[in-house]
Amino acid sequence: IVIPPPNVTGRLTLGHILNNTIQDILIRYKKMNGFETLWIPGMDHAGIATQVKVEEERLLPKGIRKEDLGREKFLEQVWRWKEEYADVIRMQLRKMGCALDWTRERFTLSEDYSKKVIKVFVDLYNKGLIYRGEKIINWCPRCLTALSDEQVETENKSGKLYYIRYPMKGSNSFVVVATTRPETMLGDTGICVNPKDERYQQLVGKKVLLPIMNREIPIIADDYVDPEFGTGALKVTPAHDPFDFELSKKHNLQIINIMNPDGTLNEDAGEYAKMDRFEARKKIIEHLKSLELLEKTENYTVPMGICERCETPIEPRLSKQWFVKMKPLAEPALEVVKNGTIKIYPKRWINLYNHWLENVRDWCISRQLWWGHRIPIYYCKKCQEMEKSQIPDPKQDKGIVVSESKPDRCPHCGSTEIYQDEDVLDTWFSSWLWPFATLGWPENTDDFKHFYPTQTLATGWDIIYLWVARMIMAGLEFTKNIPFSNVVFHPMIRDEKGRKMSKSLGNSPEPMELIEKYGADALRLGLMLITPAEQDVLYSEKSIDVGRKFCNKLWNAARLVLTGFPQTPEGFPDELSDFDQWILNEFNQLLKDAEFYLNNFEFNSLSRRLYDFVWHKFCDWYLEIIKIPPYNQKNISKYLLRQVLKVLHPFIPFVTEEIYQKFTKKEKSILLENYPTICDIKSSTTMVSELINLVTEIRNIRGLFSLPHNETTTIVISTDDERRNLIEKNTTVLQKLAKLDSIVFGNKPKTAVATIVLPRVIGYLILKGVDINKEKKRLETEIQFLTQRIDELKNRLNNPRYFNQVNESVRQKEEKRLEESLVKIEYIKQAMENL
RNA sequence: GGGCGAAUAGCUCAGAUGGUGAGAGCGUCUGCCUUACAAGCAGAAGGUCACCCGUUCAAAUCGGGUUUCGCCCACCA
Repeated sequence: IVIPPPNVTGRLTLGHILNNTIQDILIRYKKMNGFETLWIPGMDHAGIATQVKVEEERLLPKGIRKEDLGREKFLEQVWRWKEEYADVIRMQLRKMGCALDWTRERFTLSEDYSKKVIKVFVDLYNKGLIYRGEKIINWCPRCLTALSDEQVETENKSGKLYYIRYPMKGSNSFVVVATTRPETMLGDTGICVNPKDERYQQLVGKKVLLPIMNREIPIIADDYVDPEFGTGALKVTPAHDPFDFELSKKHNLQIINIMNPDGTLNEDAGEYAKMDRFEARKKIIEHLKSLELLEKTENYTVPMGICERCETPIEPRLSKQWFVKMKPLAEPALEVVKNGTIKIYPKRWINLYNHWLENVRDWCISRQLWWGHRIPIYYCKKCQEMEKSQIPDPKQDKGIVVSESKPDRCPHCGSTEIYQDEDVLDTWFSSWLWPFATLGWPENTDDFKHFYPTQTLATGWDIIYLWVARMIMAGLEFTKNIPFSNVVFHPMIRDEKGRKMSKSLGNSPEPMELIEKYGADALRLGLMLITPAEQDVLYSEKSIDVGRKFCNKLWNAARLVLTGFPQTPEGFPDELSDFDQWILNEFNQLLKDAEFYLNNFEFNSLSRRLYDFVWHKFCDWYLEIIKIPPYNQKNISKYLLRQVLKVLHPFIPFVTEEIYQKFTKKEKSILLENYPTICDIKSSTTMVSELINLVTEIRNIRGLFSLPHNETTTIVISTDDERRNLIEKNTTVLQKLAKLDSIVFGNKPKTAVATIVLPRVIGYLILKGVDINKEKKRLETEIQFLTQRIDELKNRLNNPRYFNQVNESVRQKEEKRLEESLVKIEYIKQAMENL
C-alpha cells in the first residue's frame, strides 16, 4: 500500500484518521496472515493549497505580499512551512499507530520526485499529448491562477436574470437579451439567435448598437441557442464564456477581453476600467436603467463556480495555458475497471468513474503559482520575436523548447537568450504518478520490481476524478500496468447535523485532542464502528467514547483472565469442557466472518462483529461461566484471549499489544504472530445454547415479577433425562447465573409459581405474588403465537413449490423450527393443565 | 436537465446471495456496588421496515411507480 499523501497544508483531520486506520488494519491483517507487507508514507506539496495557506497565515498578518519577497524568498518561507507541518504529520501518524515504513518516506516536490514529474511532462509533450492552447479556462481572481475543471466547485446561488435592450442600428426597435452577468456586455461582440426562430429570422445579418460602448455588433444565427430560454437571443462575449468563444471562432467574431486577472475591468471596458467586476455590475445596471435599456429583472438561480481553495467566484477567462489530451489516456483506464483488473469498492462508485472518463475534457495543467514544479518549457527570445513578425499562426509553438534541463542554446536559431516558463504544474500532475514514483520508477529498482503494482488504494470518493482516475491513467500510460488492484472508497466525515467539516463552522475536531482524551485505539475503533461503507459518516464524539469503553472492557477482561485463573494452562488444553467448545465454536464463526468482511473491505461490519463477540459472547457468557467451579480450574480463557487479541489487533493495536506483552513478557510483538485459524470442534454445542436459553428465560421471568437481583429463588424442573443430566452436571453454573438457591426435579409444586417453558423443559419458579390468571393468560398468548407459527411452517413445508425451490439447509432449519415449536406447544399445554 | 444514493426503535445506524419471533450503540425505565469492569451487570419498554402496486410458497431485502431528503455531473446564457 502507498499512503494517499496528506497535504502539507496543515495538521491531519479526522478524515485522515479514518483513511489511515483502514490502511493500517489491512497492513496489520495481511502481515499477521504471513504476507510481506509494505506501507509507504509520504506527503503532497499541494501547490495552490499550501501557497494560499502560507500567504494567509505567514505573510498577510505582517502585511506583506509575496511579490514583495520575490519568488525565491517566498519559496524559502513555504519550505519552512512544509518542514514544520511534515513534522506534525509524522508525529500524528505515529500517534495513531500507523505501521508505516518511515525509511521510505516520499514527498511530491523532493528533488528526486520532481525529476520524474518533469520527465513525464517532456514524454507526454513528445508524444503529442501535451499542448499549449488558448482557451477559456477557470480563473481564480483571488489566487491569480488557472484551475482545472475539477478544482472548481459549483454552488447554486440565488441571483438575477437581467433583460437588456440592444438598439437595432438604424431603427427604433430593440433586441432584448437575458444575462446573469451584465458586466460582461462590455465585451460583447455579437448577438446570436436560433436560425429556426421566426421572431428573429429577418434580423440575422443586421447589426445592433452595443449600449454604453456604442459598438456595432452583428446578429448571427446558430443552432446552439435555445429559443425557449430568456428572449431567445444570446449576447456573445467570446473572451468570458466558453461557448461564446466557440461561437466567435465559428462566426469570426471579434474577441475583446475586458477584465484584468484580479477581477477588475481593464481599459477595454471604457469608463468602467479599474472597477471590480461586482461593483461594475451594479453600476452598469444603474447606467442601463438611466438609458431606459433595462427591460426587466427576474429572480434566477445561478450556478456559480467557486475556487475550491478560497471560495472566490471563478471567472471564465481566455488565456494561453498548457493542457493534457485526456481522451487517449481515458480509454485504457475505462477498460481495466470494466474488465475487473482493477476492482472498486463499493461498486456504486464505478458509475461515477465511468461517467467522468467517458466525458473527460482536456486537463489544464499550468498554474500561475510559485509553489510547485516549474514547467520545463523554455522560450527563445529571438524566435518569439520572429514568430510575432513572420509566423502569425499561434498554433505553431515556434521558439519553444521542451527539455528536462535548461538548454544552452535555442535549437532553432542558436540564440542563448533563453528563459523558462514562469508557471508551475498543477499539483495533481505530480500526484498522479504517486503509486510508482514512490517505488523508484522510472528506474527499475528492486522496490519497483517487487512491490509494483500495489494492492490496495484506500481513499475518499471526493478525489475520484482529481486523483484516482488519473493515477490509473498514468499507471497504464507510463508503467504499462495498473497502479493498484483494489480501490476502496470510504465516506466523508460530517458533523452530527450532516454538515461538512470545515474550519469556518468550527465543527472539525482536532484528532490529537481526541487521542489525548480517549486514546488512539478508542478513536480508531470508534470511527470504524460508525463508518458505513456506502454513506457519509455522521460523526459525534460519543462514538469515540464507545470505542474507549470497549478498550476498557477488554482490559478488564484481560485482567480477569490473567489473574483470576492461576491454575489454567496458557496453551490449548487436552480436554475441553462443553463451554470451551461452545465459545470456540462462536470464535470459529467470528473468524469466518472476519475473513469475509476483510476480503470485501467491510470494516464497519467487522468492527461491530468483533465488538459483539468480545462483549456479548466472551465476556457476558464465557467469562461469567468460567468463574464458577470447577471451570475456574480448567478452561481455555488464556488461550482464547490470545487469539482474540490477535483478531482485534489490526483495529486496536496499542491495547492489544500491551495486554499481549503480559503473556510474552515483552519478547515478541503481537504483530509478528500468526492470525488465528479455525480449530476443530468435536461435539455439538446446542446443549450449551439450551442452558443459556434457560438462564435467559429465568432472568426474564424474574424481571417480569420484579424480583430484586440480590434475592435467590427455587426452581422445580420437569424435563427429559438428557436435559436432567445436563442440568445436574451444571447445577452450580445454573444457580449462579440464574440466581437460584436450589434446583429440584419433579412436578409442579403446590405453591404459586411462575412458569417457564422451553422445548422439553418446564420450570416452575417459586415466587411470591403470582397471579394464576395472569400466568394462564401469558401462556395462552404463547400458545396462540406458536399455533400460528406452526400453521405457517406446516403450510410452507407441505407446499411442493417451496419444497422444490428452497435449498437444503434452509429447509432443514425450517423443519427443525417446526419440530421445536410442536414440542414446545405440548410442554406449554402440559404446564397449563398443572396450573 | 442527467445520474447516483438514502428513508428501519426517541436519536445515529447494522441488516451480503429473499427464509429464526427485524438487531446494535446511545437515550429512557426497573433492579443490582455479584471479589475483571458502576466507564459495569441483569432485564424492560419502544418498529404497519416512507407510501402504493407487483413478482414469489415466502419481501425490510427483488421489480415498477409515488413522496421526501442528500450528493455528483452539466456550455440554457
